Amino acid sequence: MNRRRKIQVLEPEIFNFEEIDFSRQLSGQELDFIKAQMSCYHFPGRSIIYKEGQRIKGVYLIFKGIVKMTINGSKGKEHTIRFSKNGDLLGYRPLLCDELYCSTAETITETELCFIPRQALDHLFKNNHNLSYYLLRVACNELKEANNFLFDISRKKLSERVAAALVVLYQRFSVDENNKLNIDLPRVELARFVGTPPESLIKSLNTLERNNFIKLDGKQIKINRIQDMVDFAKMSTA
Amino acid sequence: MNRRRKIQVLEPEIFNFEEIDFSRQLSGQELDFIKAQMSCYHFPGRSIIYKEGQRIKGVYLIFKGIVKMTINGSKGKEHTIRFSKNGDLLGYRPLLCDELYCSTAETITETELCFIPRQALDHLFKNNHNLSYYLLRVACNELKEANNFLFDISRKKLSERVAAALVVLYQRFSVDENNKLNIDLPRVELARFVGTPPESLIKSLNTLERNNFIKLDGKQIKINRIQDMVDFAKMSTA
DNA sequence: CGTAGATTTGAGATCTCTCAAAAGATGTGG
DNA sequence: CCACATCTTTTGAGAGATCTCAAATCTACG
Repeated sequence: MNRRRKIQVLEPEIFNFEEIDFSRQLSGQELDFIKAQMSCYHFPGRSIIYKEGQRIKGVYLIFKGIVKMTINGSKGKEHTIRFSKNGDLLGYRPLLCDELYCSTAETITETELCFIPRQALDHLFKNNHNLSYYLLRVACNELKEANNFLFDISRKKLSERVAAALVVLYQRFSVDENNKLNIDLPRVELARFVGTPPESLIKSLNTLERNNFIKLDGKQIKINRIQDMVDFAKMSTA
Repeated sequence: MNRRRKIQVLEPEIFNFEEIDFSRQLSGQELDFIKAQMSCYHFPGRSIIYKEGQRIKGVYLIFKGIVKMTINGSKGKEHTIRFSKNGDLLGYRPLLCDELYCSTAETITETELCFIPRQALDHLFKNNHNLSYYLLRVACNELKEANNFLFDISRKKLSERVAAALVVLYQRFSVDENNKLNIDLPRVELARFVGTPPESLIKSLNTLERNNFIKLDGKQIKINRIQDMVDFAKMSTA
């Protein structure tokens, strides 16, 4: 493995801003403006981008990789609230609410991202009215996802919650040609996302496999019939 | 009781728009513009404002009363996701996401509100750039609340979830001079908010009373030591 | 091959739900 | 003002789900 272990600085020029919804809201001039102010990085896997409680200095735009957002619980228990990927904007919510980071962002794969400092954003908000409206819609969608997931995870039996979590991962990261999930999480991580101990998670995965919704192949998870799983996940509340 | 049983039409003039954050974002001219387009109503308690699945025709601005937002579950089970009060704007999220209503809004007390049709809003959004930015911040705050509540309600023991629900009600509706909650919910309603059957809710309320966090007086709930309850609610995850 | 870490299994304890029934509150009509 | 019907709240017992803890198995890697 030739994996880089340190954070490296990258040039904004290497990124294709056309692919990213956020930057498509900007004029060519505005894009040049933030390009001049942003700093871009390559993070190796398992490295911290920012920590819960830190002051917000700007937002992060992900171009490549997967980032895990977690909240620290009691007894060092870690709760995962979301996995972010390319195109996602991290930290805009607490920035707009003028708060400290309320979660920790940690890469789980190699990640490329750009940091846009607060002042540059403020300038954009003042002059580009599309941008608030665009972000408003992004926030509304996140709000909806959060509300749904709240439901999925709070009023259901464990195996349904596990199914719901897998559905979310399926929708966000899709599967490869063998139906294998395109996000590779150890059991503990998946358990932290569902909000259950790993032992209980495993028992529920077995249940889902017995129902033929998924196929476990070592630590790989193959999604057989996504629609059935969606239906199953909705069981208690649908 | 001289309670009106029917929905009555009201004049926009009787409301004080100065008190409402939303309308403070508007110029005098814009305010006149929407006043001309809005319809205002008095709803008696226990009446439906809109139903899950209906097409969105605009938003509702609450001036007085308490509105319960629910989602229908299987076996006719009803899940309450939020209680709204004066100053709240209902339905802006699905409107901006261009979806159907994903919850039902039902008054639990007499309620006065104004309906603002979609076209009037669209017009405002086009011309008033404050408004998106304001709503963006509202959405971010709701997103934060939703995320917190997701936690409070999903990864905790029942009695902690009940405490968390009471904390939310305390923060939203406060208490009177006897520390009694300013929102009066039958046990079933409270249970629907926590996401547990009423029998289990009652047992948890008893636990909280034994811990001296609350005092049960018939169906009234008095909050004794709110900070202790906040701490207790954070137990498993804080 | 051996070690450390991850995953899995199983047993018992604990928590929450379900169901049935008792107790209390509310409202109506006589 | 009382008796009755209805609805809400409360209690208790038993079933079921999930968590905790300990131990077994598997995997990756030097």
